[in-house]
Amino acid sequence: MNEFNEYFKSAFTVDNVIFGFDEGDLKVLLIKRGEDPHKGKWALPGYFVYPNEDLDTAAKRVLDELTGLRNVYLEQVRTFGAVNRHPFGRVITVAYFSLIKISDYTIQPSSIAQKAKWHAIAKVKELAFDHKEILDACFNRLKWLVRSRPVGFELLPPKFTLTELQHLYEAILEPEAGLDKRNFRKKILSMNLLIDLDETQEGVAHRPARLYQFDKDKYEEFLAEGFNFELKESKKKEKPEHRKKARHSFP
Amino acid sequence: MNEFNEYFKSAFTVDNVIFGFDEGDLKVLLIKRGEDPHKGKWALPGYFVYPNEDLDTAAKRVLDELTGLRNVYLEQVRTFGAVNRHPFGRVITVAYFSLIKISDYTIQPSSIAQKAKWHAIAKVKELAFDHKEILDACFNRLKWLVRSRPVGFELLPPKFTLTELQHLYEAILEPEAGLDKRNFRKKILSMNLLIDLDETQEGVAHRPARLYQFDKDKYEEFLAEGFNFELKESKKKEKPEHRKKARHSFP
DNA sequence: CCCAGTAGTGTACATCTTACACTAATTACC
DNA sequence: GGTAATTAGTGTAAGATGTACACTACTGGG
Repeated sequence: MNEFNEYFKSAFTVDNVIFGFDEGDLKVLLIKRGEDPHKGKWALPGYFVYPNEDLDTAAKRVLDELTGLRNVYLEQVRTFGAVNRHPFGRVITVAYFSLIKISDYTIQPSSIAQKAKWHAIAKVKELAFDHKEILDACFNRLKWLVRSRPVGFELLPPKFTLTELQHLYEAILEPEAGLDKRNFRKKILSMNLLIDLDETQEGVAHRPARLYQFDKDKYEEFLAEGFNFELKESKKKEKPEHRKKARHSFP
Repeated sequence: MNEFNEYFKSAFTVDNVIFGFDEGDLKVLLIKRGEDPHKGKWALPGYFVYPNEDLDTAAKRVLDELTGLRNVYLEQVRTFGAVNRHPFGRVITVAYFSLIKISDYTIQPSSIAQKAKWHAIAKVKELAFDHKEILDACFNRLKWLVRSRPVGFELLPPKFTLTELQHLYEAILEPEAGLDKRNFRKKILSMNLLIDLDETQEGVAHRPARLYQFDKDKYEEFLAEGFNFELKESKKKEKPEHRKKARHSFP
């Protein structure tokens, strides 16, 4: 076994990309690093995995330790292992991501993190290590996820309006033209996933909107069956020539 | 930096899941391990990552060294890091997968691998380490991939018949009832991805089928645009009650 | 020449997608 | 109290796509 010893000299970490939705913006939770390397820079909440803990366990623990978030469902996205991504040596990191309702959680940064704060996705330009690349990869995963699962469940407060839900989809999918209001509502309502609460907004300076909540049971039924939750832009881009005849999905 | 030394004691490997299609069967390339642990067992071709090489590079190198396959496009799938998955210590493995035309490559097992052989997916029951779990994860990825990309490209010989292509799809998607021949052809042909070679099979004891090849340029155009290549079974299963009204895809 | 075996083809109906514009309810302000 | 501002809410028609379904066309072998 001696011949293998040279291989047992690397370290690995987990990095968590936590998405939230608030005030019409899609946000990501970042910490300000309190130790080197990259002390003082914004980074994803991530840290070393203990030798005796599984990856998923480590991701949860690290998230809790750095931000105080607990009981968050984390999903593995991809592993980043460029040779020089960490100045201390060979460090591979496994990226996890999650969606949460910002209002459900309170953030308590630890000593390693000077602060933890939600940042609007669009404004995040530079992060420590290769964390911007990791964030981008997770954002792409989210875009994919939103088409195959009713993500609103995880991101919106218990009661919400259809317009809020639509804004969420627009924030994630970033369609140039936004989504068509009537088509969006038709589609969402036809899925029978929403419960009409027969209540309306209060304190808004315009016609108040009806409030809805997700039907958790239906949601789980649908998840079990697996389904397709595609959303398309309200205004079609010009189709490239060859598309006019070509079809893009299979019977 | 001393405080971190305890973390730099793990190792990581890559494991490759290479799918091929041959004689109507979907196959996976396995090696018979020539060294401990699990000497003599079938396993995925995988090995340690060098300290100074990137993950993708390592996956390619390891595949080459163990099986003689080169110039294979490998895609990262997921990382497996259960604490006790390797008897020598903490070893995390990054799983890669690929699709190749079996006939395009010759296999040359190295000393580490006693042999390398294609195995029909359905018959693979037990593998070294947690490799069965890794294989299953990659197979799921393949099922997903087949719906979003014309994978026939990667798996079939340059000239093929529509029936062969259909069998490939059926092998991957494993629909209970097979796919409807007319609908399959209609769909495939309407994508303008195939070039009709105006040739037919020879030496078959029945009406010979036309031969086609993939149109590489069109394929790349389509890839760049991103498209949806869904296939459905020819016979619908009974719909669960709530589906009768609910729709499963979004406008 | 006929049998066995696979290749190849079209249509009608149902469902889903898309584009599109006006009325309704509320508050703020004058 | 009227009106302006602002967002909520609603339906329909045309086109594209998906699905079910059964027969004829070639070829080699006997």
